[in-house]
Amino acid sequence: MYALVDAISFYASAEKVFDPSIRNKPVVVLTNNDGCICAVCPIARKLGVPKFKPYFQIKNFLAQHHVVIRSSNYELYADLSEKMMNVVARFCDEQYVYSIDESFLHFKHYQTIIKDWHQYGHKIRRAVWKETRLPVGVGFGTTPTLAKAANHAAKKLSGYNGVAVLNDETSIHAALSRMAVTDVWGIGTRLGCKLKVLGINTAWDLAQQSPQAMRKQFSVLVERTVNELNGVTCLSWDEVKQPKKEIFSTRSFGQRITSIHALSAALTSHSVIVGRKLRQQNSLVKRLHIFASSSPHDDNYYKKSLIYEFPVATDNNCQLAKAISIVLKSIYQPNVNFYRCGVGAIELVDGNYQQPDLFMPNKNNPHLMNCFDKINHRYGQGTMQLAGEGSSQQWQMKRYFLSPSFTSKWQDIPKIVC
DNA sequence: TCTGGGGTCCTAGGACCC
DNA sequence: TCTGGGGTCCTAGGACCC
Repeated sequence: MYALVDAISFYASAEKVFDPSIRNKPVVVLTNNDGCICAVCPIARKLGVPKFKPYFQIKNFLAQHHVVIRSSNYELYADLSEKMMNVVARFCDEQYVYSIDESFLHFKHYQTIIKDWHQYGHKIRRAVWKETRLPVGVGFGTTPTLAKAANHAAKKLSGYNGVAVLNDETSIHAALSRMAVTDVWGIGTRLGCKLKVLGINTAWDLAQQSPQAMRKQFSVLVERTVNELNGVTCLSWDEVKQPKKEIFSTRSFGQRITSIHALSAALTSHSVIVGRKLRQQNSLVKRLHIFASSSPHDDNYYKKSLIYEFPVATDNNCQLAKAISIVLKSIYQPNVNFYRCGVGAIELVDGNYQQPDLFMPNKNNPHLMNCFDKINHRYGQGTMQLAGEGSSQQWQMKRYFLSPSFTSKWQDIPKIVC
């Protein structure tokens, strides 16, 4: 049995945790630079606020309906996410954190112990709510795709009340026949359109297809999805939690930048983020993709990207930053209004099997980076920086509606007034 | 006045090589 | 009459997810 535990409109709910005054109000959260809407709480959803619409296009509508607006507060979300994941982890010995607000659980040895999955799901929900004040949905299924579908049912379909269990023909039919085919994990709008032409409208319709035919017509991925919807596990636990094959950090700037120093600082910061993520999954990077561009909405769209290949794969921030300094001059162009930039590790190797260079001393110092990570995890990302990241905040993102960092800054700790 | 997210994976097609 | 390989690497863009 698999479970997917997923917070209900996580960013919006996180904003409500330390601010009870907005708990019963419609709340939306904006993406970086306050660009688009990226989270809509259930109350705001009822008003018809769409996800991923540019903010400026819907500003007036939000004002009319007194919707509370927040900029993305990643420091807060990352912290609450960790707390939530820790609570969930107590309920199963195998957890895989799939994204900031979702984790899969694999109940390999629990089949005989847990008699009532519904009850168990509610137990998880209650514990998370009690300890973090975050609402979650819990979906159980015999495959990861069914667990994902169950989670959708738990949160979006009436009658489930936050927990759904899909473990037999009846329960699977009941939920899937009420779900659009595009609500299935892995079926997006494009595939959805093509499936519609074939008369496949609901998730249940898709489950009824022959896997072989789906493979022939579409891809091996759709075949796998059909099998999974029928309780045939194709995504083994090891596959679900495989390390990432690419790791990117990219961001648009709050203000356009034109100086090479600002671009250098921004790229260096991205390389530090990539470094951290590499170390988290015990990977090393062999090739690094480094890029910067003006806005695609601009007249003279400029973009430039380069690949830097390391002689010996690394996860060391200093070496990543060095790569940036080497390619910087080839990417930078005077008179370009840079709008975004980023760094991507595109060829990764397993940290356990590093191929060293016979003629070069190993410059990787795991202890240094280990210490770096520990300090930043404890005192907040950015506490310890590379000098190359700079102290100027000129290129930092716009966050006009930022809530306090309740959990990660001393001066922002909530005060209880008696 | 102007504003338009970020991350991961996959594939088609071109360039190049033998 | 007409036809003409196969592999690797790179890049851009598509698709999907949150």
